Amino acid sequence: MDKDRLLQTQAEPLLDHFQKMMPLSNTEKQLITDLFKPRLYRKRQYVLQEGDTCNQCNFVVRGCLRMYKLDTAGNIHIIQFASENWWIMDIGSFHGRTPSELNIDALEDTMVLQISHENLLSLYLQAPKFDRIFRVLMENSYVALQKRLLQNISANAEEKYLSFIQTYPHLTNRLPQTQIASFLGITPEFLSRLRNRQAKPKS
Amino acid sequence: MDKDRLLQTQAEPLLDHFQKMMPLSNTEKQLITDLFKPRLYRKRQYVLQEGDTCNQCNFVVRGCLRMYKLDTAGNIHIIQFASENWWIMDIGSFHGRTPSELNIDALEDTMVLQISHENLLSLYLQAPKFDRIFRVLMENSYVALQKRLLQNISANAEEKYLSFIQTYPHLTNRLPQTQIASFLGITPEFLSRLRNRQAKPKS
DNA sequence: ATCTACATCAATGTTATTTCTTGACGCAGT
DNA sequence: ACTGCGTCAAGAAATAACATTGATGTAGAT
Repeated sequence: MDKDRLLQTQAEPLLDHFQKMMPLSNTEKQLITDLFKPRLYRKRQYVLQEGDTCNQCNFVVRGCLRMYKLDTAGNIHIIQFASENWWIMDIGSFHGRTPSELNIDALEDTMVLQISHENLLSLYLQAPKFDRIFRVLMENSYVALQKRLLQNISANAEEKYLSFIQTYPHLTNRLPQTQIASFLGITPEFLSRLRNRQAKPKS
Repeated sequence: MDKDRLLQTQAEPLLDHFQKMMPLSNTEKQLITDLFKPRLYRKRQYVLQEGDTCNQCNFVVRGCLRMYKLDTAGNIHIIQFASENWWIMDIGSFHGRTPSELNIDALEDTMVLQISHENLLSLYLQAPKFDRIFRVLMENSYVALQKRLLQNISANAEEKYLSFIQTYPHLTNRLPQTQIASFLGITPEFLSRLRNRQAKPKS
């Protein structure tokens, strides 16, 4: 009884998240509570490592994760951040059941709710409503990704940065600039200079 | 050819370790080189997390790991440190194939050679000599553990600390005192006072 | 009742690590 | 030659981790 309440409480942010999209029955809530497991990752800890198959779909409750690709020279290129109420996983690896080329790790101590591939399939079977919910989530992600791509191929560093602080105001002062630079695809030094330029509107 | 040499080099400390106990044939060396994989853990990174089943048997090449238990109040109790040439794993979880109640994480950037449960079984089949080697290792560990238990139930804080610096002189100045205190089961503050007392032999 | 062996909490000092900024310089494209 | 970026190295600044100390408390031994 108490234990159920505790789990329910842990899953709360996720239930809220879903219910902003669509009302849930008690059975559905219970399913979510049962199938998503809370897990804590500490700063720098890997959630997914290149070469492993992504087997968990992660919803961030608090903290912040990043997903990145290591190039052959060892440089990291950040694909996505995920802070509160974001989803993160390697979708290709997760659904294709193939080894991932990406890494996910924690920029802060982070608590996620995660569901395994197996349990997600089981969720779809037991509650087809989630087919729809996850379809909508996918659409949103797709749009965000397309926007990011567009930015990336068309904008210069300053524009990218301005767009970043508009899109992710809550991350701008929360993350080290190194990370933001890596997300934007510029050097931290150059980002530092960009910001200075802004501070002093050209004299 | 080059690649083989490189792997051989990486496995070197482990081969040495075994050969101090018993000579190895080339076939056996090759087996070890093949079945033990090098892996780097960064400071604070988990090697094993409570709830997961321990699937790797780890030999520390350089760096330092710790194994600990979290109590219900969230205090950590360090069971074991493992620096160069030590083994670390949750033996119960590893052999029983059950979820672990323990955590293992890195106190320093640490390089290990690890063999999976599956590959260890395969090693025993292919080279029964390792049955004996690991039996001896187990015996040594058992003795060390028993000694630690004895210390723990019979000695006071000062005695425990003195015994620690005698048994692990190389760790005494290498690890933060917080960690040593947690290993000894006393508070860092009290350890600090103990050390001060020693410095000034009572006036 | 008091002494010893420890604990807890809070404040402060010390050291190490991480992050940011700046300067000097290079290079490719307008 | 100028603009938009990059690289490398050095230092400054911010933050986090660790150690020490004082005040105060408690349980058990004497």
